[in-house]
Amino acid sequence: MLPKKKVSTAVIRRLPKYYRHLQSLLIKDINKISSEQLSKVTGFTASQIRQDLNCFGGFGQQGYGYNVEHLYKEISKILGIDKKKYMIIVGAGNLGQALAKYSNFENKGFRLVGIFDKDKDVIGRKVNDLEVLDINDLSKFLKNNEINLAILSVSSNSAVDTAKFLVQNGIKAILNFCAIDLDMEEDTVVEDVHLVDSLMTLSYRLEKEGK
Amino acid sequence: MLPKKKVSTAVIRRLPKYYRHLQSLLIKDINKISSEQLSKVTGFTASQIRQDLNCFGGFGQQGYGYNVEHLYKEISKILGIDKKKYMIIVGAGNLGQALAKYSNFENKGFRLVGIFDKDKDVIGRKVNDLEVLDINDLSKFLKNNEINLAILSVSSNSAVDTAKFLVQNGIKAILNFCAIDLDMEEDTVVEDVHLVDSLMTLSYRLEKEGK
DNA sequence: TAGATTGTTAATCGATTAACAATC
DNA sequence: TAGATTGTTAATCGATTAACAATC
Repeated sequence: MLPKKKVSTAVIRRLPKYYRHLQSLLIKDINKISSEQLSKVTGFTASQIRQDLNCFGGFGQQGYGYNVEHLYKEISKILGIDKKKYMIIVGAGNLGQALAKYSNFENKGFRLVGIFDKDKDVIGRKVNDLEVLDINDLSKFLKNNEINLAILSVSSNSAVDTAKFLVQNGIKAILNFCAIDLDMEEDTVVEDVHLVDSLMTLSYRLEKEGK
Repeated sequence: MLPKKKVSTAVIRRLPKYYRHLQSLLIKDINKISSEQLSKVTGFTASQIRQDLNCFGGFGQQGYGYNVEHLYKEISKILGIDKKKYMIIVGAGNLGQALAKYSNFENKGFRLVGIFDKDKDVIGRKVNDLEVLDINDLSKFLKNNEINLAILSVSSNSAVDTAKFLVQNGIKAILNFCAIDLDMEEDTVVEDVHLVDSLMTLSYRLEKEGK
């Protein structure tokens, strides 16, 4: 199960896509798939798919292919989403509130259990069953609850300080929506969602590749 | 200016980060920077930075470094954000509305000029100065206005059809927030923001790298 | 068994890093 | 001029693709 040598980020980023397609196969009651067929739907080469999966173990059967349900479950284990993950949102502005209402998280094993802000006008407001809490109570909250992930959606200028504060209070994983780089300590993992960066990349590709 | 050979995606995705740091240098009135110094703040190696920039031309000066303002402007040209980009949001649910209110886009050269939905309850609602328009009027709107980019934030099950519709009506670049893969025609560029995928990657890294 | 398809090794390709000559 | 730092070529590293033996 545990990979012998460090698996590259490139591989990891493909896993959710496999997972997504396997899920839709499951729904369609398809219980067998070959790397060749998976290649067709994902756009990755069959060879790459087999290489990727074999970083974690032999999930297939020669001459047959992969059992969809088995592979699906194995990937969910690899991604660590077989156990529910508890998360909080820090920063209940427009984006934070929208993310709180975003139902896609919940049924993928990510359970939102808290949302925090420092703005007195926002604190106390109900967002999708959750009351926005005072960020001053966050420290206590984190002591009393086992939280795995934090979504950071505060303003850019308070992002670095807030991130530090989260880490000091035991948070080890941050999904960062702020347009700033958080260079954190070794044992903290950060995944960036830089919306403006994505738009810029898109803009480049529009001019160069498109047309 | 135009690169001789195709520049890799890896390079392109680093450009917004350079751009961001150069902007903050400009604000601090720093007008000179070496690849070595840029390496310190971005985390990329100095060698890589020089390689990246030289895909597009020699923007530096031997023995001196790079002029911050010049490099900043050149990168904005490369990214195509020296000219304002006009964009629309399709799908005015929670996420779509939050993105419409997200001010960071505007001052980076991305101007939101329309937001559309099919839901009668949402149509007509004001979101940040813009009235949510009926998606049935989108075709006409795109004929009368020069739109560069579309942000797709509809529900996953209508994503593919809506994307096709956008392309048929002349849209060439889509920022896709739907948890689905849009495999589009050659001349359309799509940038995916798969929030759940990011959470899954984070979950993996939390268990394997973190701690 | 014959056919299919994995798991895995080897070959290729591309991206990153190192080195240094060019030159400001 | 001497020192600094780019632009660029060469070396290395890592990731992808191809090939095929293993085996179901």
